[in-house]
Amino acid sequence: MEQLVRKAYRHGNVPNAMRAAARAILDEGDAPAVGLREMARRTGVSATAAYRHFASKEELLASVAAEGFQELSAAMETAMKEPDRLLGLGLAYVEFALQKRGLFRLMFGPILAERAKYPPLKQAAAEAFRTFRAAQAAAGHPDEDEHDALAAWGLIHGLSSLFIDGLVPHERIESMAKEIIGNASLQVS
Amino acid sequence: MEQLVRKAYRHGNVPNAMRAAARAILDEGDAPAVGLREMARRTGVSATAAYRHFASKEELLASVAAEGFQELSAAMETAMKEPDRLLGLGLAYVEFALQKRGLFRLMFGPILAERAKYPPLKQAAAEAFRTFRAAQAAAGHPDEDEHDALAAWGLIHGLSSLFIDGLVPHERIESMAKEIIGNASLQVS
DNA sequence: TGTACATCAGTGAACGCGCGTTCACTGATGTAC
DNA sequence: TGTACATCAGTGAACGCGCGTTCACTGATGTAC
Repeated sequence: MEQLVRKAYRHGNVPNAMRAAARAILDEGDAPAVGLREMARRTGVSATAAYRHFASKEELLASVAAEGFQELSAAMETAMKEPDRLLGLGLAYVEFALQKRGLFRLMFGPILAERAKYPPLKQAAAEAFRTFRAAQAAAGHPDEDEHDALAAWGLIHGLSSLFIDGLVPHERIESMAKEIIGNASLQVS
Repeated sequence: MEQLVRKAYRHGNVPNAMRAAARAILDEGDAPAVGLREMARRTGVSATAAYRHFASKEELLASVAAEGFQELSAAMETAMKEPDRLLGLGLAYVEFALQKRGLFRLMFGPILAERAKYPPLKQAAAEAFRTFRAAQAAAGHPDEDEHDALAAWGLIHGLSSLFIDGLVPHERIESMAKEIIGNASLQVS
């Protein structure tokens, strides 16, 4: 009994718990400041506990971003099972951004100064891009060139950015995304 | 003579000087932190001088963002004089983002928590969007609907974001932008 | 033209804050015998 | 099975820092007479 009530000396899963805290902070409000001490506070652990698992705050955030790219890859792969594959891909991307916007900003924005410094992050990002290209190819555009791929990515990424930054009123987002991506996927290829 | 050498008691243009400093800091490195004290330091003025001209740091930054939207409007209007107007518009937008990326991030990103709180900023942003729509209309798409407009904006904005966030290698940016926007402007309309 | 005075731009000290990181430590766990 | 010990996850105090904002102030400028 007592053991259950008494706080465990070993937390047991500090890395994951802190990553989760980081994501919560990132999603919250619009303040882009994600502090190590704040993560620790939410995790219920001392401010310095993270240093047993990460070399620095930046390395921790890099691992969060890597996690994000893996989840984006997974979401895109799932979307490939939709009947209209390119539409599914686009909507999955937009949905990911809307539902995990703090994470999305960390992955793509300037919070992390040098993505290239962290190999796991670099790999996860590269894998996500590969998935994106593969999804496009499987959707019936096997010979399309780099320009078309970048155009599609730009459109989807741009819509996502405008949405999460509040530049399009909230009620209209879903129907607009569907219609735009549905039409665009026919035309941009 | 002495008057010229001696530091002027009145700076004379603190608001503009601090706005300029803010922009310099925003463009620098990738750190999204733009501090009031740092601006003051660069302006050569005490940390509290800004409070004679702005109610808060946020209000100062809002005025910088408003300035940004005015400049974006001007750039788009100039671009309308190009032969291929939609291509000109898109390239002007991308160029603006690349050359003033800190400013671009301030205008569109989460640094400024509530854009709506500052009427001058709100107005400048609305004016920029009006210019964008007018430019599209003048380029020969007078009856296009909202969806098409948002698609074009999304594409241009997305490419800009991917470029300034370093997701496309630097050498390829210019030629890619030209080709993509050139082709897309024919198809997305 | 000269003087008195209100205005207001700029100052420097001080406030309380949260930050990232270091350090020497404590104490639970797992392993070797 | 029991004991000795190495390992290593977590702690709390402390570091130096930059931040936004307030306050009472100083002193140059512009205006009224």
